[in-house]
Amino acid sequence: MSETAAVENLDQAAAEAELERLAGLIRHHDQLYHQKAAPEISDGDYDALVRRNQAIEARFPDLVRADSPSTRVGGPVAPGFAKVRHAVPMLSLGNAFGAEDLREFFARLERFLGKDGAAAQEVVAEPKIDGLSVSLRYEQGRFQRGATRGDGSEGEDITANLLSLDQVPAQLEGAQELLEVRGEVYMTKTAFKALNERQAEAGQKVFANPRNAAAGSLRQLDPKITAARPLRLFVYAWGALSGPAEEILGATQWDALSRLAAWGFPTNERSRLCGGVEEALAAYESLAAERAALDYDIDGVVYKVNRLDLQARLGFVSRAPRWAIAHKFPAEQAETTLEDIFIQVGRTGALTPVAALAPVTVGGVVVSRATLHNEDEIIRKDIRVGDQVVVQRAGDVIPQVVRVIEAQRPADSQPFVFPKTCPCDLESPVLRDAGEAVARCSGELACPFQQVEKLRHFVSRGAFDIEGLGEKHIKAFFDKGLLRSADQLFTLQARDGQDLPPLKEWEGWGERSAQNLFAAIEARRAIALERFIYALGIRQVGEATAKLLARRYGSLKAWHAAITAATEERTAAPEATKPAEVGEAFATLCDIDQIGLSVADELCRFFREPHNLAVLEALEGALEIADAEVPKSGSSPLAGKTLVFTGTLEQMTRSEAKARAESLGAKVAGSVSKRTDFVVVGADAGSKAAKAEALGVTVLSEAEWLDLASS
DNA sequence: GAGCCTCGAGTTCC
DNA sequence: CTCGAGGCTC
Repeated sequence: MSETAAVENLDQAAAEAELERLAGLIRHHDQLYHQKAAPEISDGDYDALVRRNQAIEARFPDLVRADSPSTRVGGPVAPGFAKVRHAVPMLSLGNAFGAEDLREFFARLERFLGKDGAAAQEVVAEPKIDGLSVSLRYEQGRFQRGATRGDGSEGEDITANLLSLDQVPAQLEGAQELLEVRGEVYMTKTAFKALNERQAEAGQKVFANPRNAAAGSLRQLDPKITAARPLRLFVYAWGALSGPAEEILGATQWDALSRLAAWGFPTNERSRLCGGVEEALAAYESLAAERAALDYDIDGVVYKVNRLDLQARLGFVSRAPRWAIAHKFPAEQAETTLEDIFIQVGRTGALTPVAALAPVTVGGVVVSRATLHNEDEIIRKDIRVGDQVVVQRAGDVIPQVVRVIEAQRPADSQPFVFPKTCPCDLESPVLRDAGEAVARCSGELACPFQQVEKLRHFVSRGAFDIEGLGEKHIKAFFDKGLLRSADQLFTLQARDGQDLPPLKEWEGWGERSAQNLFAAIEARRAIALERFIYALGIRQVGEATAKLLARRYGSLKAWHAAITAATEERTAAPEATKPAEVGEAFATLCDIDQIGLSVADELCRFFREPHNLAVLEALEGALEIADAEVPKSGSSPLAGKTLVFTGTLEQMTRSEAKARAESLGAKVAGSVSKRTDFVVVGADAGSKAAKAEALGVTVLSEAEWLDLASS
């Protein structure tokens, strides 16, 4: 592998090897530079290695290594913890807020699995510990690394701190090659009270609740402080394993828990095996009754389908498993005064009313604001300034106004009048489309609030992910005229000190923070196409749609050309209501699964605006936008094909079959047309099978389909 | 045409 | 996390 091999020519395997090589090289040079102050190569050569690494990672986001140098760039100087990419993402859970939701969950298992649905009714009920999720990685039975959950795919390396918990075994008895266990770190209520007393005596800050105390303790940069804090652990799940879960952990969740306990991990003794929804509800009631007496906080119960093979079949919906759900205890509520209602402007111009509340403690946190969503919500709940209101934290996180206590309403109170103009200086009129819930500022690109929000979106985590550039700084740069559009971000350093004093001389900035910011921006000149599209902030185009477009078109050039063509057609036919009436390019765009008329129109609207095109062009010139990995065709004979299922399938249900087909890169359609590649015919097939024959579409039996799917 | 499901866009506090 | 809207399925 040579230094010069073009990134575009790398295949998956070569890229993986190259990333490994670069990680080693960069680590080697980092050590020489930082620890021995004796670099072997020039800064320029070093930067070239780092940029090559970034370019490959941008092109193959799935291959980014846990120890990727890009997560450590500026490593030793950067404050805080190193980033760790989880080999298997740490997922979130769907929520059930009552018995009804829970019954629906059990019914869904039944629906999804068909004849095996009954077997899935056996679940493990585990107390949901209110702490911090962590992942512990063991190699050959030795504890190697511990990480926080972070955003689910990337957390922080807290190995040293976790080592200080005596409940974290350093060495396991049964030495698996690779075992990643997941659990919750928490602090007992007793220990929390004692800690707060000590803190108060020492004149240090006291914590609001055990969860915050645990979080604060775990995130100490000095592991000695963590060691002095009485943290505890419960283990309940796993991530990456060196072999099939069934072999390593057993056939069921229940077996897995006891296997984990046998290896020396603390598991919760209140977990119960339940034979169905009624037993699950009973487990919930009994935990709710026990809750106050427990020495640790729990915020609900988690139910998991017991059989691991069924878990695997159920799979995931976006980021939550279909085989588990959290049943939350009712949220704690509090009363307070609603002192004011103010209006916030989002990046799309949406005006959101926000309540300013007299600060009140809810669920251990002081709350002073809560979103009111929109005008209708205020009318529906008849919320007025000056009211006493009941607030709670939805899912124990986001504060919300539940209702008004009308008996305590001041005699002179007036209904809230939604503003007719944007709160920005331009006072643009507020528009609200018929049938729409949101009111929008009509100022569009001129509204300064929208511009700042667009920039914030551009640097946000899912987009360019530029660290150290928060709202405050963006607003300051914007107000001084330094940063008015996204492309100007990449000329910030070159323009530094030209018209204004250099950044390092600004208040709150220094040599290092300015350098760090410029480095963070430079590091993102190489970017994946999907992030780039998402960053543009086109309405209706979020992360999922951006990814879809990137994978569909592959390159920036192809995407740009396709949307340009569609835009021209749309501009010529603004009145058309059917994609086909607009033109071929536009119709092709609408043909993409998940893209309808409305999303296509937003893409065109963006491409019609000269200002957007100018920014787009400037960005394209300043950046290296990596081609997207087009779904590996050839790996499955079903990749890129369109399938239709008809009749009753014996081995799996319709939705299961659909999920399976899609995971192999196929598209599942509802009706047979000449563009259908295969029709899978189950028992009692009706007209679709006949139509397939008539059109000459290949017909597959269920067995043939399973064969194809597993090859 | 109705009902599901997914996605986008909004927000809070640490 | 929640809501509303868009898109797909039946």
